[in-house]
Amino acid sequence: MMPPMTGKPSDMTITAWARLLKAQAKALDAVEADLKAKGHPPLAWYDVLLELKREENGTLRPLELEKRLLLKQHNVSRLIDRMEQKNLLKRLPFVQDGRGQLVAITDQGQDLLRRMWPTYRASIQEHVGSKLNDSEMAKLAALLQHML
Amino acid sequence: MMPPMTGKPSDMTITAWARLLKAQAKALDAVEADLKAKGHPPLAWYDVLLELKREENGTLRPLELEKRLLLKQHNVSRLIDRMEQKNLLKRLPFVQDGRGQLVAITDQGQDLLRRMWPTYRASIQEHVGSKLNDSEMAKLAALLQHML
DNA sequence: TGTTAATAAATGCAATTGCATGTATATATA
DNA sequence: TATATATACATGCAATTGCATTTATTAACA
Repeated sequence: MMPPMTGKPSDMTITAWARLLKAQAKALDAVEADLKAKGHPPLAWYDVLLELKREENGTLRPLELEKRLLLKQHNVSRLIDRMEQKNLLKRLPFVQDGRGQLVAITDQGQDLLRRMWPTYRASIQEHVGSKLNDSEMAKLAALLQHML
Repeated sequence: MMPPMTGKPSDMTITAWARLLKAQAKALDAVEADLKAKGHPPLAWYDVLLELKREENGTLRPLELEKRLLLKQHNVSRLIDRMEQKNLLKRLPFVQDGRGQLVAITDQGQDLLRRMWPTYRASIQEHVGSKLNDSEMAKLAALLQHML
């Protein structure tokens, strides 16, 4: 019998992990609630639209969205379905590879992005920005960067 | 017309927020995958059992689980359903308040907790502990504490 | 005490997500 | 070139989650 695999985290690591889970969940729940309260769709929709908007031509392949947003393939497929139905984006053929496709943000998608931002921005400030000063925020950002 | 509510986060806050979402999602996905790969239930089950185990009498009210684990009431109710079906916990009447109840960890629940820990522990180490040294981990834990 | 409001938990139904598999196209290789 | 393998995306079905409402009980108070 082999002993169980044992990579043992320090107590501090366990504490940090627990807090990472809780702090993120708490802030995210609050942000999602704020968006919903203002009649906006979930944050994932904003994330998709922002990724598309930032591209030169406003398009990305589903595969790329999957990687950037850490979503599962089937969830990307269905998220695109829903957003396409609302005319926030549209699917285009991808000529370089017939298996793939391109997703393009529409004018309505750009408009939604603009309309969501004031709410989202205020929510980030309330639930994240107000908790730490800028120098602490820089430290937090740097530490989290090491996890990515 | 009033201008939109404007609490504007700094760029650093936005960066930290984006990284908080990504770092947590990445680590959590990896941990959940490790648990599943070893045939274990989701992390939420571990969380429930651990909260119960830490109590003197191994019991908590659903309401208390809801607060501690940041879950919605109906999800707690159904999570308890599923775990009770697996004999990991059982519902008991709460005599001080007939509307409430107590959830008690069972021997099987304690056993699962013990069996999951080596996998969970190694996973935390791999996906979190290995990314920062202990002094950085302490800083991260302290910063996250301010968000809670 | 009787009635109203509040709280704890459960539940029906819709939406989303997970999981496995399917379909089409591209790549590798014999 | 023919065949097998891999990749990109879609989809059927089950499990989970969200949302609104229901049920049971307690607290408030006229």
